[in-house]
Formats: sequence, C-alpha cells, structure tokens
Amino acid sequence: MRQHNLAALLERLHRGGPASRSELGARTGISRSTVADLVQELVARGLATEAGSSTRSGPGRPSPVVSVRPEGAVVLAVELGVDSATVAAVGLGGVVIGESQEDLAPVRPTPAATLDLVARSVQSLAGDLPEGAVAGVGVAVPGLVRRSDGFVHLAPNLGWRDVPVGALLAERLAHLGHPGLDVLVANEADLGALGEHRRGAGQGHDNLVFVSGGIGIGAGLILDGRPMLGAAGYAGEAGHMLVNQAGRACSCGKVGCWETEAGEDALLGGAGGTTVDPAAAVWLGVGVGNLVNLLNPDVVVLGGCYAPVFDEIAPHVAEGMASRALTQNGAAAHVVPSALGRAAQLHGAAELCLADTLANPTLRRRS
Amino acid sequence: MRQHNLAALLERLHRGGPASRSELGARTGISRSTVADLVQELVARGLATEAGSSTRSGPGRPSPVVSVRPEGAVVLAVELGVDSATVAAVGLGGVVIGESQEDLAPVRPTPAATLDLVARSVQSLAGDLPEGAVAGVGVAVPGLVRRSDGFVHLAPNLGWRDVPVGALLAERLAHLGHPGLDVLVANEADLGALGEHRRGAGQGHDNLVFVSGGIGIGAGLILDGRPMLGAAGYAGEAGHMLVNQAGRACSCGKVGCWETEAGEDALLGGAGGTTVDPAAAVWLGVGVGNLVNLLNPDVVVLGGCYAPVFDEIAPHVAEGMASRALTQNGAAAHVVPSALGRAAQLHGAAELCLADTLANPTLRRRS
DNA sequence: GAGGAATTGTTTGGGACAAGAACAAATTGC
DNA sequence: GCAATTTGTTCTTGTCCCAAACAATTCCTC
Repeated sequence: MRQHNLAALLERLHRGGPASRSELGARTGISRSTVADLVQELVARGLATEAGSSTRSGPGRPSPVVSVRPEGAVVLAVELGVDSATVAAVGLGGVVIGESQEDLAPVRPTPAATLDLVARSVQSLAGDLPEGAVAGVGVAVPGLVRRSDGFVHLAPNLGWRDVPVGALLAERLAHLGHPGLDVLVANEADLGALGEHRRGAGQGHDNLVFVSGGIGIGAGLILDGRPMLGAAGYAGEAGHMLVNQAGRACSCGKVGCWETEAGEDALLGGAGGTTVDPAAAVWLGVGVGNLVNLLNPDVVVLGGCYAPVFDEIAPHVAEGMASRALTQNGAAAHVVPSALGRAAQLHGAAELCLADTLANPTLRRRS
Repeated sequence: MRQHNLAALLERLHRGGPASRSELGARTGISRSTVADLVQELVARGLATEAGSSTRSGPGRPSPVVSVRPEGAVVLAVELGVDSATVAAVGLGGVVIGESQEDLAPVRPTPAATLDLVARSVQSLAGDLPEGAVAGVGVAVPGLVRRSDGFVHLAPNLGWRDVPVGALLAERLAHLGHPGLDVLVANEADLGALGEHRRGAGQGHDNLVFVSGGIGIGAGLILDGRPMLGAAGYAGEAGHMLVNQAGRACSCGKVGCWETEAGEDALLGGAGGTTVDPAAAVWLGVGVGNLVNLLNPDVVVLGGCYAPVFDEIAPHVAEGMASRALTQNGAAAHVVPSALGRAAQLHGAAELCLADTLANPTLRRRS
C-alpha cells in the first residue's frame, strides 16, 4: 500500500512535472496528511525536492512545489546508429544531464569496437554522478532484440547477427569499475514509441504507433498506455507487411514488403539522400492506413528518416492512407513527425530503465 | 487494499477454478489468516462457497475447496447473428446456467423486432434468478459499436445502421420489469477474442488474435492479457487490410481488401456453402501473416465461418502465412480453430459484464 | 497402531499506515 | 486590519494485514 502510493506520487511527478502537495493529493486521491508523509520519504530518499513556492495566484497559504530530483535516479541511455553511437545520462523527470556522441565511421561498427566506445562513454558520464544514483543502462538497437538477456538476433543496419549486446556491454562496464550494472537492450522503434509517448509527440495519447524509417521499417506500439511487445517481444515487425505485390524484391526474399516500397532507399534513394520519391511516400501511407485500421491509434508518429522530410511527404502519406483507412479510424489518427528526433530512443531507454525505480521507490538506496 | 485483495481472490477463483484456501494464499501472496477472512466475506456476499475437501493426497490437514458461486453474479449474454439470436445466462466462473435461441428468419432482423425477441428471452432467463444477482446484459454485435453507450454505427451482416442498441434494449427491459439493468454492447470479434482467451483456445496465452470470419472479417485483439480496443474502440478492423491489389472490388470501394479475398463469400461461396476455395484460404493466411508480424501473438484463433472448415483450410492458411510471416514470429504463433464456436462471444460478453463485479466485489449486494 | 512429520485452519496480538478532524500558517481581497 | 481561502501540521482513530502460536487432520514409518 505504502509502496503503491509512493510509486503513484513519484510517477506523477516524473511524468507530469512539478506540483504542489495539495495538487498531488487531489490528483491521486490521497489525503493531505498522507501526502505530506510520502513526500517527506521521497525527499529523504533523494528522489524529490521541495523548493520555492507555487506560482498559483489566489487566496490561501502558499505551497512549496515538489519536483523530482533528477540526480536521484539516472539512466545511461545508449542509441546505436549506423554511423554514430549516442550516450546520454537521463535523470528522473526525463532531464538530460549529460550527453556524448561517438563517431563510429573510423572503427566500422563491429560489436566489439562499438561496445568498447560505448562503455567508455558510459563510464565517463557515470563518473560525474553520485555513487548509487545510476539505475541502469538502456540500449536502443535497430534490430531484433531478445529483451530478457539483451541478445541481438539481427541488426541489418549494423550488420550484426547473434550478438549478446547485453552481456558484452555489462562485461566491459564491469572491467571499467561498474560491476552489477543493469543493462537493458531493446528495439529502437519500441523505445522510440516509448520516448515519444512520454516526452514527445505522443504525450497525452494512450494509443500511439511510432513508425521508424531506416533501411528497414520498424514500428513501436503503445496501446492503452502501455508498450506492447508481443508474446516473444517481436511485435512491431511491420517492415515486411505486404503492400505492393507488383513491387520490388525485398532482401527477405519476398516481394512487395512495406520497407522495400517505403523505406529509406525507396523514399530518399539511400541514406543521406534528400529528394523525396512521392510514390514511396504514398506506399508509406498505405502501410500506415493498414496499421490505423487494425490498431485505431490516436497518433501515428513518423520518426527516423521520415521526420526531417515530414512536410514534404505528408500529403502523399495522407493520400496513401485515404486509399486504405476506414474513415472512422482515419479521422481519429493524427499523423505527426517525431518531436524528439534521435532523442526519442534515448528517452525511451531511460523510461525503460527507470520503470523499476518508479514502480518501487523503496528499492532505491538513499544518497 | 481490502477491496484489491478481495478482487484478487475472486478473480483467481473465477478464472482459475476452485482452489483450497492455502493454495489461494500461496498464489496471491496473502497470508493464511487474511485469506480466511476474505473468503469468509466472499461467502457472506454469496460470491463463493466452501465445500467438500480437496482431492489432494499427501500428509496434512485436509482443506475445504473454495469455489465461486455461479449464481452470485450472472450476466445475460446475447449474441446477435444474421439468422438467429442467442441469449445465455452465464454465471461467475463462466458457468452457463441457461440458454435460449431465437430464430430471426421470420421477423427479418429489424432492430425493433430483434430486440423485442431478445428482451423477452432475457426476461425469461432472468426470471429464474434470485433478485439482484443479475450483473448486467452483454450484447455481441457483428459491426462497429461505440461502447460508451452501445450505439451501433454499422452492422453490414444485419443491415443495421446507426441503431442505439444499448438504449433500445434497456428501454425494452425496463418495460418488462427490469429497470436500471446495465446493458453493454460490443463488437462480436472483440468479445470472441475475450471469450477464447478466458475460456477457450487461448487459455494461458496473453497475446491472442481472434479472426472472425463472416461476410466481413473482424479481428479481436488480446495483448499482454488485456483486450485492446484502440483510441475510439475501433481496433481490429482488419477486414480492409490490403492483401491483393489485383483482387476484386470490395463493397467499401477499395480493391484487394482482406475480407473480399478471404471472407465467407470468397472462401465458401456465401453463407451455408461448404466447398472451400483454396486460393481464398491462402489469402486468409497472408492476412494472418501480416497480423502475426505486427503483433507477435502466441495464438491466432480462427472463428466464425473458419472454425467448421479449419482442417481443410489449415494447410493453405499456413502456406499464405509462410509467404509473409517472418520466421521468428511465425514459429511462435499457433493457428488454431475456435474452441467455443458461437459460445465464444457469449463468454466474452459475460466476462465484459462481470469485470465490474470482479474488480470490486464490495459493490455486489448480498443475496 | 502409536508417534512423528507435514500441511492447513484458527485465534490472538501487534504494527503499519491511511484518513479525518482540529488547528496553525500564510496569502488575497475588501 | 479582518474575513475568507487554501494549505501544511499534528494527533487520534480505525482498518486491516501479518506473524506466531496452537489446534486439527492426514500420511508415513516402525
């Protein structure tokens, strides 16, 4: 009970930002006296702070504002890209405390070399943090990931296959003086969805589809407010959905896959391209229409290579959608560009690792 | 807290069947003394009974078995079909207490005539039940339903459009002496999914897709153990997913929709047909493959017109799936026929209406 | 068949903790 | 300056879960 209430308060502060005590009580249905007690405990654990006075105008005794203390729990969020690896220290409340980016071009992104670099970045960012504040390391990988142990089956963009990323990174971190650190590895689109849902274009929408464009197309699903991973964790593999039977051959051996018709290569002529092929954008819309029919989301967030060219492709995407989506569903779904860009995955990774602490603030050691 | 624990026990009994007290305690983490107290309360409220002794062999004091008392909360579940309407009284634990089927052919299924018949069936079944035991009425409709008020936008099979089924049925029941009865209306595929998940082919599987074949194709989704309805409640409208560009024109004005290629008309040559068209079964598999890729379920349940011919179509469906599904997802998903047949919707409707009572046993009046 | 081991129901006391009431504090507006 | 308003604080109360000790009943072994 206590734990449940503590978690409710902390989560509210983490997601909804600072609030006064009485506001917290009103939102959560907890009495003022109990809120006082709980906030005191959160402060004692270093997870929250009370400061200043509210900006609320009107009569009544002024109330100090309760906020999360970002340094109370920090996640080192990693995003593995083809040409670079980004590491960020993200604290409670989604505050980015530090960030570093490593160029992967010189090392060719072999698993060993890449994770060496990442581990060093993590160490350097973690060095500035108080002991025990680090809640974990979260890694976003563009590929098929088994979450239970951070095993990457396949990451076509990186050219990786059967790489135990979780184990390899944990091992390197142990050598660098961070033994026992939790390393969670997850799919890039799933984390993008989570990031946009909590901190980006999907705030306030509990049914969201994140479409991540790259060499392949991945989808991340937030349904009913929760990330949906499927039975084995491979939900969202929408790239090989059939959209165009008369289309090109896909690397998977099939024909007409969504990602062949509307992936980065088709849309922009490969990575770095800037000229949009309208036909490819229409196929993107056809696929989005299928997803919208099936899942009835309120928001579809286009991320990855789609975000920068959103304005250009939007009308074609709408055309493709209109050709498939039922009106009652299509009308409900807003298609928007990613609001966070590459930071979506970092925020998603942070949310993933913070979930434990948020659900159970008692586990966090006092600092 | 109390309520939460009561609900946990009742739900366990409802879903998992009879169990001894200590078993309940072990499963839920509640201490023996508390379980005793809670069970006593459930019994006092008429929601559970203790009887006999366990069949467990081994040393130790024998333990009476706790079961739900089906009559403690009963739902009148209605399934509206094209040619008939079925009404069943389903009690706690999914026990069917009574059932009746009405032939709709003579009345042509106009809303008024159909609901008149249904209301009388409900009344007759409810008459045998103790006062206050009826937890609600649940209606499965093959069409687009707004759950909040039971408004049916469109039910092509019935030929209905913009019919306030919930209000009409509640009104009729009020006239028949059952005022204030909760009437919940939901889509037939969604309830089929729920029914198969709780009582049928999907037991023990938390990620399930129910594909309901009829004139159209509807999908019901259970993801992460919970029904997924989408933002507006229209999730699962998979019938107009694109599967065959070179296909026939669909009634929706588009071409190549899943339901045109693999619905009842295509597969069996219309309602009542028995000869299977293998090509249509392959298209069915293509659509299933798309769903499997996107949602990674452990089970796909084929219901409606697919269940009776499952053995015949299974190989063709597998062929279609193989042409689309990624191996790692395809391997995980078992395609099985509906285990409950038409009763799936009835059980789903019962689960829907019982959810309230299960979540909050205190609300139930003592009987 | 007697006694020990094992398992479970029962009783009792204690403790955690949330809620509510009463009061104090601090602001706004007249 | 005074009433009204809102919020923090203190104290009491009651709910309710748990742990421990004990009783009941069966199985197993000798």
